[in-house]
Amino acid sequence: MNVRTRFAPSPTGFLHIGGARTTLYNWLFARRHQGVFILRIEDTDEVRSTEDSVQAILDSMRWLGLDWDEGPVDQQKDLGPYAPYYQMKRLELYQRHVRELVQAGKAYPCYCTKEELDAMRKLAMAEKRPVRYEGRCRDLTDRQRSELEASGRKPSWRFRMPDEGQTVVDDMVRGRVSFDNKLLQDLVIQKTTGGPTYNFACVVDDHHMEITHVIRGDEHLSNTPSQLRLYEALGWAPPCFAHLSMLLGPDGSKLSKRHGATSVLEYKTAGFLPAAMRNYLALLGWSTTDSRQLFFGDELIGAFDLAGCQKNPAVFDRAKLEWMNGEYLRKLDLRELMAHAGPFLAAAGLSGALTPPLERTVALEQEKCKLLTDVPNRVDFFYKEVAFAEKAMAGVLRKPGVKDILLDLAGALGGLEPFEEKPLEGAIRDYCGQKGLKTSQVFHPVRAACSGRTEGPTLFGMLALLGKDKVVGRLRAAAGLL
RNA sequence: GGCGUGUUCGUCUAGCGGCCUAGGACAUCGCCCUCUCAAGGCGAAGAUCACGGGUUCAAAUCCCGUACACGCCA
Repeated sequence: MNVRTRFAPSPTGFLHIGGARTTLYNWLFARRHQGVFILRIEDTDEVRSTEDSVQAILDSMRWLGLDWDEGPVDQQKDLGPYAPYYQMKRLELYQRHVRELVQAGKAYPCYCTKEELDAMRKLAMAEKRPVRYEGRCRDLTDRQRSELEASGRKPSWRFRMPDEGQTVVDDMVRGRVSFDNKLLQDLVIQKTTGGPTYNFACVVDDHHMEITHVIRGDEHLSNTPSQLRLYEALGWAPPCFAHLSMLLGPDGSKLSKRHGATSVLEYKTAGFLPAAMRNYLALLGWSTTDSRQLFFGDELIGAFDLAGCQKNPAVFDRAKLEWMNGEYLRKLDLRELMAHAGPFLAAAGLSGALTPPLERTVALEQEKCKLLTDVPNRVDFFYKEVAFAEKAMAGVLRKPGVKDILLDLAGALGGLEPFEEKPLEGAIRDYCGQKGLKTSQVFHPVRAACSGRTEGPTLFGMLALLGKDKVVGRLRAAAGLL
């Protein structure tokens, strides 16, 4: 079977973490089976849908490296055999199928107003009956219909749901789930505005786009029996379904803004790598039987399997994501790292041909970075005025004897040739020996004086890169403050 | 309210009747390495497998019920 999956977001905001994971699974499944991954825009919510949201979603997907084979590249063109990929441009198609159902006696106009339906719902709740459309307009005569039309009412169109029997959803993640048809209500398939409802458009599009596997969030499981009835009524074979568990915040409620960053793009600006993001997201609700954590390159695609999906919801854990990002960052070769870190360095005012070269200082600190934002933070002291951290000043420099040590070394190192790692180490260790000082009594103040910090790169490598002028100058300057 | 789904260390999870005195990963703590910070290595702590019944020689694993959480109807 030629696998075709899709991601079908509503463009009513940015792409959030949960949606990104759903997309990722669809993408992985398609790639795993050499299938096709489609992007479709479900913009039938005319009030809340915006083109900005579409662009934000596309940007997020591009950043994550989730490329789609069909879908909205240029909404003016919308090329492709199943185009257009915006639902609002496919209204005719939905309306055609509504008419088809009406002609077959499987759908009918409903003239109930929103207020009437609300009232019925309230009544049902008060009487503790199931909340469900009672079929008031189900069997109106033509005459009653024309009267209602004449009174100015515009109908919505409802699908006549069968009353008897059961509908079984054979889900690839959750197994066989059955629903009583009695509890399914006559679904609105076309709104009074002429637009389709979500469940109807979804079925029509999935059919016409020849989707073979619908991989989506758990919240749609309860809609699936109704959709299955629609497939049946239209004479179409339904796709396979896989319902994914939801993503929760640390307090166990649905992941939302109050739990921190939920937009994919926020993770981009926070300095995460797309590959790490993909790896982490994949593991939220999916695992291999050996609980493997890291999948580099195409390994994720090779390993992905719907059978490994978890039924219960997962809590998003930023700490683990950060650990994983560090793993990916360390594995990058210097060129790749520079490419990824470039924008972050530039934002910190570090770009172009600097002395010492950025590649050299970045290389020195690569293994310690977890986030791309760490990169400028760890190397900026090479280039900027030394800013003394409180810990460095009070904890290291303002100690008896430090001033003399700094001054002595400024003198000694001023004549050192070549000013390189090994000779530097030799010279400074010799100085410790002559003065009878423990190495730590000297190393720490030198580091603090030259970087303003108590932590940083390996000392002699750092001094060598800094160069003689800066080292001597900084040693003197620091001594001057004491 | 009805229906549906879920419930294994703080978190992500392995587990599909005996290999489980429950394994791995993150986080936490300790030790080692060490010029600092990381990384790395080693180790510790951490889960009466939501609870209660059953089935079975044997249950985290199968069945029933309860509780709680979430979702859908909205």
